[in-house]
Amino acid sequence: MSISPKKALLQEYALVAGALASPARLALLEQLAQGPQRVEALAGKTGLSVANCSQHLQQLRRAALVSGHRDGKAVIYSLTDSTTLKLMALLATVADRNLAQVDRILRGLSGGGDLPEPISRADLAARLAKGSVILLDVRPADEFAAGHIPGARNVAPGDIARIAPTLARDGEIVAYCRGPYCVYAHEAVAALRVLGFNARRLHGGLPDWRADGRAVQTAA
Amino acid sequence: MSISPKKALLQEYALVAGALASPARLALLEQLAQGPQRVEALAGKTGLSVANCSQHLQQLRRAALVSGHRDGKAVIYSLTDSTTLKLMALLATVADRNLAQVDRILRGLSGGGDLPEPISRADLAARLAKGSVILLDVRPADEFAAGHIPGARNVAPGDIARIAPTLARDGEIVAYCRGPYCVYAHEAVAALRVLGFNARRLHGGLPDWRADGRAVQTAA
DNA sequence: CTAACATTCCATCTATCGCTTGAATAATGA
DNA sequence: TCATTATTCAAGCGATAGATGGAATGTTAG
Repeated sequence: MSISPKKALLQEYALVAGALASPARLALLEQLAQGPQRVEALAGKTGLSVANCSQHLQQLRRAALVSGHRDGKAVIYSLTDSTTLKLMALLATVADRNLAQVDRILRGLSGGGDLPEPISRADLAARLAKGSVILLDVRPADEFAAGHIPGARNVAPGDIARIAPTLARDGEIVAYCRGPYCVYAHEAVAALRVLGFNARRLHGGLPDWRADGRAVQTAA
Repeated sequence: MSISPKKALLQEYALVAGALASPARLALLEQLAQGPQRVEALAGKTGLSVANCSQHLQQLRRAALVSGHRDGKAVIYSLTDSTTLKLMALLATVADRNLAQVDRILRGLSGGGDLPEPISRADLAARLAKGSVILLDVRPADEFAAGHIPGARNVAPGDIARIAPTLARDGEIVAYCRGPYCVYAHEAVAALRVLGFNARRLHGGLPDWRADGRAVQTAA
């Protein structure tokens, strides 16, 4: 005897949601949003054991959020499509808007001050065209090399204070990182504002910029 | 010692996703999308025990997807905002597009034939204005009474075959129900197509129609 | 104040999830 | 063919989530 179609459907939807319901898997998805990668690389970046990482990836694959194919002896995983990205962004939106706990965490990062509104990607593109903004890419160097917004300067997350003196004090600074789950840009903006700079975050990260169809520059 | 902000953030996002990761809670959200309701009513509609239903609702509340307030001796629950609705719809989109299992279930509902593309809400509004479409609301009578698209005719899910002879055979028929998780409209369209009618589903359900800001008619 | 009712809390059991360890599989290169 | 490397599988464990029934809380009506 088969269960009702209604129940079966809900079960499938719950499967997808369940795949998102683990910090480890969200971290993996965020990494994959930066680009396709192999299991070992993902394990290293997220701090998971390789076996554990593989299991999480398979759960994501069962939910059809990611897909993998063999390339030589490695298996390359990537996001199935850009809808997955949208789903992650919306999840973050709901949490940011409604969960007091999230607000507290983000405010903590910004040093207790008010959070400046993030700049939209369209606005940033316009400002970049006019050259009226300094753009910082606050991600690890390898991710920067794999693709970044043209005109961005790569700064390691911990190096903000060190390079701050080289920044023009009168211009506006925009920082971006991986996406809505990433705290690097939050931290960078907080650090810069403490130092008296006029800094804001970009809304979304490089994956969203790319999904918009905007230009991405790779290392020479 | 506090854990890293990064981990804390992901944990909160996972909390929201986890709240969606249960068929019972998805069913509750779908019911709540029809309108605010009290615990006992929700328990009845979803077939859960009252105590169990209450616990699920509190989990949804912890994730800030729903909120509740006391009204007399009852507690009325409702969706926190329309973003919750969007999140549910996107979840269904990802699952529908990517999960073979979902496709099989929906095809089973439609009698194995091809699935006609759902009509968009904007298109339906235009067609309704011209009067060139028959609109069926395939939800229980009480939900129809609580609000429906103007011009819709309420038909109980099992009554399609009975009322079919009263429908014009040459016009196009559009059926809608609760939303992306609801199978009533799928079933209705399948039944009508077997009978030779030109029937399609509406994209989304009444909650989405309402969220668009379109007119909703309540029982006199 | 007391009775009736809606909801929530609590204790309990069971099932499932996530992580670890060690072995198995698949592709490459000598 | 055999050794090497990347990934996956399988078993075991501790922790956690879901369901149930009964007690406790809070609110209204008499």
